[in-house]
Amino acid sequence: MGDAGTAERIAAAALAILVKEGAQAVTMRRVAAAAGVTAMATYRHYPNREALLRKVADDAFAEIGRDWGHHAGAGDLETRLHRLSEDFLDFALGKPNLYRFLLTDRRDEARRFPEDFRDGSSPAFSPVLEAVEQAIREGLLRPGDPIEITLAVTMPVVGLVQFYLGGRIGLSEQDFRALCARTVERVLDGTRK
Amino acid sequence: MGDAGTAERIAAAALAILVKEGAQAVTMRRVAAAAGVTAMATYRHYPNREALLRKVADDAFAEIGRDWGHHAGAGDLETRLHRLSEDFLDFALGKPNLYRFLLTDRRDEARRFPEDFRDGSSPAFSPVLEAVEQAIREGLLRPGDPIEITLAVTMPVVGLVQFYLGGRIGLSEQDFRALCARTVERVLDGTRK
DNA sequence: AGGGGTTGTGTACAGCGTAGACACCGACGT
DNA sequence: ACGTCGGTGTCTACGCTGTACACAACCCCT
Repeated sequence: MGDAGTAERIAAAALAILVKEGAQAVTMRRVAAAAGVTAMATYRHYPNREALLRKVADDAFAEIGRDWGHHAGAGDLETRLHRLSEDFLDFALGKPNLYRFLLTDRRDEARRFPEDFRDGSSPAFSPVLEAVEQAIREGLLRPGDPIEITLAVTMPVVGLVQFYLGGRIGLSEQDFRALCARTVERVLDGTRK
Repeated sequence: MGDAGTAERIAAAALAILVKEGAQAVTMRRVAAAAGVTAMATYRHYPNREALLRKVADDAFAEIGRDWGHHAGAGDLETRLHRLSEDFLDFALGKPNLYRFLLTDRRDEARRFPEDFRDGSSPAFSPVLEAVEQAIREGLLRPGDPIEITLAVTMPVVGLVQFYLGGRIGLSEQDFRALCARTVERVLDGTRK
């Protein structure tokens, strides 16, 4: 079938622009030029811009799923949660445009909660869920819906990252990471007396 | 100065479109038409689209500051936090486009943390901060940095809202609000045994 | 009455997503 | 060998966008 390389070159070019400059910078003309074809050639491989971006998102998600959470199996609850939180922050702060694109832009297709969270198809959430389930079994955490407990542990970081990437938190990356860690700690311990 | 009405008509038209269809639908031509002028007339009042949107954001922020948090002074900690959380969700779920525009889109100008949070210029945050400070004084919450404690209480809701508005949580609004309430509860009580 | 700043219009340009017509090129049946 | 045919790419064009620029209408002050 000719090449099949072209479609992937286009997707790779789109990803590169997306990572560097954000989704709004991914124009069909720029992607095509970066891939070495004309704008309209792109439409032989993707019906429209949205489909191209969806392909990029799916690929990126798949790759993240391959990379993440595999080296976080050992250690106590605290260590594991910190490591997972660090992974998440590495990604969010290291590739903020990709993070926003994958995790915070509106995406109508995939309802992911609670079904997708339960079955492990969420690479960022599932390892935390596993750690939480294990901690509940071991009696380290109070009993309760593991998914909701995992939400309570993870959502603060999501919220903080959103504000940080939105330019609303004037801390160095290091200080921000420490703030995240303290916040997770607070959630685990509770704030009530 | 002629009118000064025109500039406000333009801003009002922009706000209306923004609330109904989101920031990307706010085009200079549409705004101008809705305000009853030509596109270029808009540029007599705002140097460019970004400035117009900033004006809309500032106005909306100011109005929120006037409306919020004033009726949440009474009751115990739990009641107050719930009321504030409800206010926040009313806004976020009632005007999702405006919420996204004001709170989650990148905005380079205003670093808001921690300075602006401290001095009360954040209408959503400050009432919670007050409630937390009072609760610490009364011994209801453990001592600690009130700002960080407030972050720990509020950020989970921010994270949840972000996922909800991003189409990643398949719950009815009612169920989602209940989930938020339970999550705040969990943060107050802690998840650790 | 006349000049000048303020506010509006009309036109134009580059860049966007993408529809549609056309060109190339290898595989195939005859 | 030749015609045809599907897949891939190009060229052109349309309607949209933000906005630069030239011009016109108006109000106010002298």
